[in-house]
Amino acid sequence: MIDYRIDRGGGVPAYVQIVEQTERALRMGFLKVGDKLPTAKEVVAATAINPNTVLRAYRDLEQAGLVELRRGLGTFVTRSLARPGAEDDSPLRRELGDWVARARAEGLERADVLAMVTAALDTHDTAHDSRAPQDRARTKEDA
Amino acid sequence: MIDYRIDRGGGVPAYVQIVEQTERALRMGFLKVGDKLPTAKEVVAATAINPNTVLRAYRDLEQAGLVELRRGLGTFVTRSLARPGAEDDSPLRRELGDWVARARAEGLERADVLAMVTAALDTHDTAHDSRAPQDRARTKEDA
Amino acid sequence: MIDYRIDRGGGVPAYVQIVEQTERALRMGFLKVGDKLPTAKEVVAATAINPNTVLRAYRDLEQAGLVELRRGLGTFVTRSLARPGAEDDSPLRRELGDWVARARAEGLERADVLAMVTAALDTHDTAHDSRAPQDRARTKEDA
Amino acid sequence: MIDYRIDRGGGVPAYVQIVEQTERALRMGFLKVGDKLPTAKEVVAATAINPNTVLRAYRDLEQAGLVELRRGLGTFVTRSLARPGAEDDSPLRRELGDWVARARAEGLERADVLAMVTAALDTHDTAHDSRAPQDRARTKEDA
DNA sequence: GTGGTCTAGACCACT
DNA sequence: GTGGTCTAGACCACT
Repeated sequence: MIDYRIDRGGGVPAYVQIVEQTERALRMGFLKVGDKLPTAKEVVAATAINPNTVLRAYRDLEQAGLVELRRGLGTFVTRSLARPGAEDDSPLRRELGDWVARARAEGLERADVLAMVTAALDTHDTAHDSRAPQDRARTKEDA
Repeated sequence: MIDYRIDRGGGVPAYVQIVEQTERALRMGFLKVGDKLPTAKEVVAATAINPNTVLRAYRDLEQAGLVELRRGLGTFVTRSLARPGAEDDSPLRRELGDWVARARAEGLERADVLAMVTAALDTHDTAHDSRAPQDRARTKEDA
Repeated sequence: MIDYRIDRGGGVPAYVQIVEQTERALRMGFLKVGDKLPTAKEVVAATAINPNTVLRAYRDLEQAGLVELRRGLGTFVTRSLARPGAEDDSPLRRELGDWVARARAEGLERADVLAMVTAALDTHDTAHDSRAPQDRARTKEDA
Repeated sequence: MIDYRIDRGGGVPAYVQIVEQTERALRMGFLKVGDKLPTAKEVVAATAINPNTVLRAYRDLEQAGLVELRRGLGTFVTRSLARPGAEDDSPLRRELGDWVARARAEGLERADVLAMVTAALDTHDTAHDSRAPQDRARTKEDA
């Protein structure tokens, strides 16, 4: 069962956080087709957000074609976003684990790691002319 | 000069995106103490958001002690968040660049990469009892 | 400006009625790209439903790619559903107008007309093997 | 035997769809006094909705004076809504069939046809000052 | 002033 | 007991 963590006061709406965390779990294969999401009540108990907010997020996920809300039954995953390369035992994942361990050991914070990865993605995608590199801030120095 | 990218319709407020992208640039050393942020007018020209929204973000950054708004002059970086390990020529950064290139070559999307990194951070931090692992979704299977 | 009519107590949710009426106006060309939908406040004044309910409908329309909600500005049509054959001066439309006039003159109610059209669509689509004839009730006699 | 089609996820409650489809069949004369509605069990088998939902709809139809629930026997039509002009071989119906065939041949979708008919009804009823034109969206341009 | 989020609570639909 | 709609009202984001 996925376990949502809501960061209040970070400016990102709670329902967006639920949607993003769910999509992340789908990409990682932590959630599979047929899996049940926690009920609104369970999320409320764990996060202290309002059930309506949970349902708002679930509705968004439904419209994205990822889950199905069944009245009286619950909310179920209907589509996977799992990626071959992201598997538990893939070399890619093992190497990333090593890299993260070293980064943390060198004193880098979670936010530093995320900043580095975002920058690395920007650099790579810019160099390879990839489309739609959204959520990106570049500096002229990149040019 | 930092070049903000605003993703409208993603649910994350525009001012939050500016704050986050600025902090990321500070962590990466793309922005240094004394650097000037773009004027509200420049950001407006580049992103089509309202100048008040830009100023709202700059005020947040000022309250965080990262920049200073000097009336008539502009907004200037007053504090760095740069990290030793995150330098341009650090092994950590070079290795990450390689890893990202391979991940992309294997067909992983930007969102897949970010999901993997978030999961790797969660796994590492959980194993090492690190504090405040915000913005995280775990599954019971992690336990 | 479109003028919504909400039928409370008919069992159909108010936000669904707004969505359907908007889509109908788009198909008929009554609403064109760039047109502004009434503000939530205006709809509230005209229909006595809650602004949140209006926004819920507008959000649905946005996710369907038909309108864009611009904070501080309003809600605007971004895509047309207008059909060539449905134009104001098309023969099809003129003939339908005549037919409706005769049907009403013969004492048929609005609901009778709608029932007849639905049945005619079912009969035609079944005979021509058309796909996805949703919202249809057939009788075995059709077979 | 009437054959209900339930559109889940369209926002309209399942029991409302059953009621509407039944009324439509009554108006068209597809269902006549004395006819038996399918048992809840049969509807369940055909539509995968819960028997209680079917019974809820039948109870609504009973309260509207259209059917009678006889325990152990089934649900039977007690009142017709059939209209003289809506008969199978009426000119009105034949002409409508032709019109629908042409509309479909010109590429209009089911929803386009329904939108056109609704608009034609609105136009006619507005011009002739008819009562209670519910479920209608008009534009100022109509005036 | 416009839309956007969130809450608390009522009541409904469905299993 | 599950999700679904709607409300009233507070507060926020954006123009």
